[in-house]
Amino acid sequence: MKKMTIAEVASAAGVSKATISRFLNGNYGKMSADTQERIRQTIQRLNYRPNKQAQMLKTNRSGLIGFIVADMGNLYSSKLLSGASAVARENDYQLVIMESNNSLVSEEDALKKFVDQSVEGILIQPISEDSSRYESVGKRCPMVLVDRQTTPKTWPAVIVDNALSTKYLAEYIVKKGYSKIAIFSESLTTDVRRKRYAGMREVAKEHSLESELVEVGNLQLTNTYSDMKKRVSELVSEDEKIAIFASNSQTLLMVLRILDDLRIKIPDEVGVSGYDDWNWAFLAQPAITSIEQNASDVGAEAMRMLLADIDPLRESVKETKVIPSKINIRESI
Amino acid sequence: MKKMTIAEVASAAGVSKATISRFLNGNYGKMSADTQERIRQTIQRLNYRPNKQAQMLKTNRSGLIGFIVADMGNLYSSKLLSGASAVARENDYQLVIMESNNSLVSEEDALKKFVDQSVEGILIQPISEDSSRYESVGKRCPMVLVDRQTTPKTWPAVIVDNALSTKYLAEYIVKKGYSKIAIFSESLTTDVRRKRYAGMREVAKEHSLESELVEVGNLQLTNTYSDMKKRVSELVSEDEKIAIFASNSQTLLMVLRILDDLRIKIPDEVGVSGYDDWNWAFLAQPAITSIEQNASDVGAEAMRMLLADIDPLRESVKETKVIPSKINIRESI
DNA sequence: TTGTACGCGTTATCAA
DNA sequence: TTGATAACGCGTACAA
Repeated sequence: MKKMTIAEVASAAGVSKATISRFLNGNYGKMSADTQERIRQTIQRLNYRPNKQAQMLKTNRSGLIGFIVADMGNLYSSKLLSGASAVARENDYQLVIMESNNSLVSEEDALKKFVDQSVEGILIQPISEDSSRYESVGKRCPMVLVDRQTTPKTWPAVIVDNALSTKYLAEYIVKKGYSKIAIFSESLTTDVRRKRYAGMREVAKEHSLESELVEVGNLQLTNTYSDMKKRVSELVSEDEKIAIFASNSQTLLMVLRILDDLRIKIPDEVGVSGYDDWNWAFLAQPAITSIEQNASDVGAEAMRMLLADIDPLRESVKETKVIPSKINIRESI
Repeated sequence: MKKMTIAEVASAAGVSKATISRFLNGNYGKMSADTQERIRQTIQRLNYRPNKQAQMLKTNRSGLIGFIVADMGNLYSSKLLSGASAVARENDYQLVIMESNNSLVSEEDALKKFVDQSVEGILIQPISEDSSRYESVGKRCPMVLVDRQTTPKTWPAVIVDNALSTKYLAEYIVKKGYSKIAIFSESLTTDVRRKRYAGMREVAKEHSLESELVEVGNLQLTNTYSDMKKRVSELVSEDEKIAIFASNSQTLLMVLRILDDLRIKIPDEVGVSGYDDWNWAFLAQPAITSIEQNASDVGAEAMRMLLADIDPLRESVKETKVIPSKINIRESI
C-alpha cells in the first residue's frame, strides 16, 4: 500500500496533473462536471491523499501552530492546551507543543525549533517578564502570549483577570457583613499572587474593613501546617467576623484541613473562600465559594487571536485581552 | 530578513549546494578543514537555517509524532503528554497533539489527519477497546497505545498497573492488622475500577479478611454525600478494625471530609488509603497513604517504545508494558 | 476546458 | 575533495 502521487491519479483518471491539482484545491471554475466526477471517483478508488510536505514546500505554509507551555504537569496549563487545541482543530491547524519547564534556555530552544519548523504562529506562556526576549521570534512570525503579559506590552496577550475577580469576591464578602478579611497567600513573589492580594486588600480598604496578610510557608513542610494552625486559631479567637481568602488551591485545602482539625464551623464561625485552580472546591462540605479560572477559554481566545493575526484577510487586533474568571457562590461564606 | 536558501549560502561560501548539504548533514568524510570552516562561518554570518519542508519532502521524514489524548482536561492526561513530550524532544521529534474528547468520530478524524501529515508514529490513548478499530492506521505507521490496552492485544501498549499496586497496598493493610477492608468505588463500569477493586478484594480473600464494596453514586450530587456519610458511620460502628480504600482521588477526598464531619480519628478509629490521581494526598492531615500513578513515566515509556519502533536499526519490542505505580506509605493507615 | 513545463529547497548519485 | 544535476510531489503561469 505505497503512497500514491498526483501523477498516478492523473494518468489513472486520464487527465493531467494540473487538473487533479485544480480539483484538489477547489478550483473547478471551468471544469466539466464530467471530469470532476471522474477525478472524484479515481481519487476515491485509489484512496489518494495529497502529500502535505510537498504542498507545504510549494505553498510555503505549514499548517502548524506552536504552543510553548511552561509546565504541563498542572491542570491549569493542560486546560490552556485543551482550549487552544480545540480552536486550532476547527480551523484545520495542527498544534505542536513544547514544554519550557520554566527554564529560559529550554524556552529559547523551543522557540528556535518552532521557527525551524516554520510554524505559522506561536502561542507562548512566557517564562520571562521581559518583552525584549521575544523580539527576534515575534517579528518573524505571529505570536500571542498566553496567561502572562510581559513588559512593556509589546505583544498581544490573553490573560486571566486576577485583580478584578478577586475584587468582585471581596465585594461579596463585604456585603455578607464580615468585618475582617484574612488573606492567606504564599510569599508575594509572583505577579499573580500580588494581584490577588492587592485586589482583596483594596476593596477591604475602600469599605474600611480590616485586612491581614497571612503569609504561608512552603506547603510541603510539616511545620508550615502547625504554624498556619496557630495563626488560624488566633484569628478566629479575635472579636471579629472573619472571612478567610486563600489565594490558591493548595492553600485553600490546607486551610480547610486546619479548620476541621480545630473543629471550627464553616461558615458559622469563619467564612472561607479562595481560588480553586483544580476544580474540587465544590466537593468540600460545605461547598466552598471560590474563584475558578477559565483556563480553556484563555487558550481558546489566544488561539483565535493568533489565527486572526495569521490570516491576512482578517484585521488583527494586537491587544491584551482579559478573560473573566468564574465566581462560584456557594455555602462557605 | 527573508529566508536564506542553500543556494545563496553556497554561492556566498564559494562552494556548491552539494557541499553545503554534506556539511549540514555531517558528511564531512573527505571535506577539507578549510572549506568546513568557511561554510561554518558563512552559515553563521547569514544566519541560515535549512528549510525543513524541503528536507522532509526529499527525505520523506516529517520528524512529527502524533499523540491523541482522550481528554486533556485532567491532570493524568496532561502528565502523559508531559512525559511523552520530554522524550520526543530529546530525540528531536516534534509532538503534535489532538484531543479525541472521548468521541470515536473525533478520534478517527484525528488519526486521519495524522496520516495526512505523515507523522512518523502515533501515540494514542484509545477510546475503543476494540483493536480492529486501529488496524488501518496501525499498519500504515508505527503506533503505541497509551494508558489502555485493547483486545485482542494486537498493539504494543504502555499501561499503568492497577491490579498489582492495589494488591501491594492490600498486603500492607493486612500486615497492619486490619480485619476488614471497605472499598469505596464508583460503579464498576470501567476496566480500571474493576481492576482496582479486584486487586484489593483478592488479597483480602487470600488472608481471609472481610472486604466490602461500597459503591458511591455520582459525586456531584448532594445526596451522594449523605448516603456515603450514613454508610461510613455504620462501618465504623462495626466491631472490626476497618481500613478504607478509596479507588480514586475524588472519592478519597469525599471520604476524608466525611470522616472529619463525623469527628472520626485517622488512623486511630479507621485506616484510610486510596488512589491519589491529583497528588494532593500528602497535604492532608494526617498525610494519606496512597497509590500514585506515574503518568509521566507512562507517556515517556510509550514514546520510547514508539521511537524504537520507528528506528529501523533498533529492534522494536511489541509488547504490553506495565508501569508500576508508586505507593506512598504515610500516616493514615 | 485542459495540458505543458517550471520551480519550491533540499538530498543524493555520479562524475570529475 | 568537490560540483553538476536529477529527483521528491505538488501548484500555477502560460499556452493551447
